[in-house]
Amino acid sequence: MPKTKTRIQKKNEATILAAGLEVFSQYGFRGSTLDMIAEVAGLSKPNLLYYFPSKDAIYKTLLAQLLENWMKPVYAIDAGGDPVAEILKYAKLKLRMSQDFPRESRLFANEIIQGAPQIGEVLHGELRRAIVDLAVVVNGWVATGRVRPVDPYHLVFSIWSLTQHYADFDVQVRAVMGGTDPMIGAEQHLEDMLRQLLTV
Amino acid sequence: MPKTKTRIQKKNEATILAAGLEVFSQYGFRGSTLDMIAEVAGLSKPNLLYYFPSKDAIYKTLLAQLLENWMKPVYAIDAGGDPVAEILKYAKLKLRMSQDFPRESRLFANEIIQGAPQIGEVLHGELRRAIVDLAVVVNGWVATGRVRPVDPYHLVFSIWSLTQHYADFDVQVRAVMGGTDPMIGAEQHLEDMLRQLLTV
DNA sequence: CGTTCGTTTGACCAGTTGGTCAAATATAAC
DNA sequence: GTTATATTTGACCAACTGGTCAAACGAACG
Repeated sequence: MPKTKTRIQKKNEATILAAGLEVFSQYGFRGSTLDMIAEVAGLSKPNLLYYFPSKDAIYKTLLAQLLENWMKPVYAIDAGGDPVAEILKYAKLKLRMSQDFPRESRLFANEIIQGAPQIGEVLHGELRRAIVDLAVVVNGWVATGRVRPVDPYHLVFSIWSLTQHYADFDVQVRAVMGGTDPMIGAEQHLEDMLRQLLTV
Repeated sequence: MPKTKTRIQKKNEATILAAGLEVFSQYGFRGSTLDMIAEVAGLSKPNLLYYFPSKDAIYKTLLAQLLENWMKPVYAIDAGGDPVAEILKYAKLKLRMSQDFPRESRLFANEIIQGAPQIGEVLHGELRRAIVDLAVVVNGWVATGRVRPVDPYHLVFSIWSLTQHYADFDVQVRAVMGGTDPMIGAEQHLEDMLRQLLTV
């Protein structure tokens, strides 16, 4: 029988994960400390370690949650749908995720920049398989002339890089744009770019 | 009169900066230690601090060097040249910089993700001015019908994000592409994307 | 009210961290 | 070769780090 969690447990674990996300996403794993996370969470350090066995465990829990949500949109692409519409749907979803969960995006960025010590296997495994499958679909669209000839891998990188850029480089984007809200024009530009790239 | 540096000074300072770049670019400022840098440099920790007054000084020196090289290509854009050719020239230069100096790109990424504590002012100052000027040029091209209507800021973000993606997310890119060298198709895709986006 | 069990914390520990310093060792100058 | 100067390092320090633990606290339940 699975241990039933008390409401205090549920609340505090959530608080700790939120604090961990805040700190890890800014400073990476090595640059973050339990004291910082405890401070943000409003709990004492030993109390943190009452709910999670180690700093590592907090980090790994966050990454696992992240990857789950990260993968879902890829699988939602419908090979039978309209090519441009499907790609646009995926790209816009990704953009919205960057808007709504910038900390998760930065956590991921930190992990990758460090060489993906924790999620390297997922990248080579599940993620790679998903994108290889997607590439087959896109190549099919290309072969039947439904989209312009385009490299599926670099198409995906274009979408990933631009959408994540708004989250990861938020400070730079806002500095360059001054007072203008970046997200207002972002979706329009993304759609325009992909339509031009894909429409025959 | 400026103190003349001995050859040992020049050599060791260069060695330390190279080691610092290696370490800082992977772990960020907080996640890096003088011991790690000393190890990579093949020098003792006190010896590091003989050439640089502090960890902070090494980091700041690296960022200053980086920003100098980072800004140059922007100024090289010729408002009088052919619009598409000028943008392509800039984008390809950026791509080549990501290929040749991935550590510099990751160092920059780490600094921005952390909220740009060191270079925030440069972003709001010199960088912003340069991109505002560029935006005027691009808007001119749009107004005279020489390129498709495009938001200059988001155009720049597209170029920055994609080119830096190949450096910063190198591990992910290679994992997804398997054995294929990412850089082979990257330039072709970048050119194709920008031509489609800009050509009237 | 008292027992039980989940929760919280102060004190503590060993290893790491950025940085100092005096002494030892190279190198260069005369 | 001797002196002056530049370089290198072992030993050290205070603050920080991840983690432990026994004791204290709190709420629920009979």
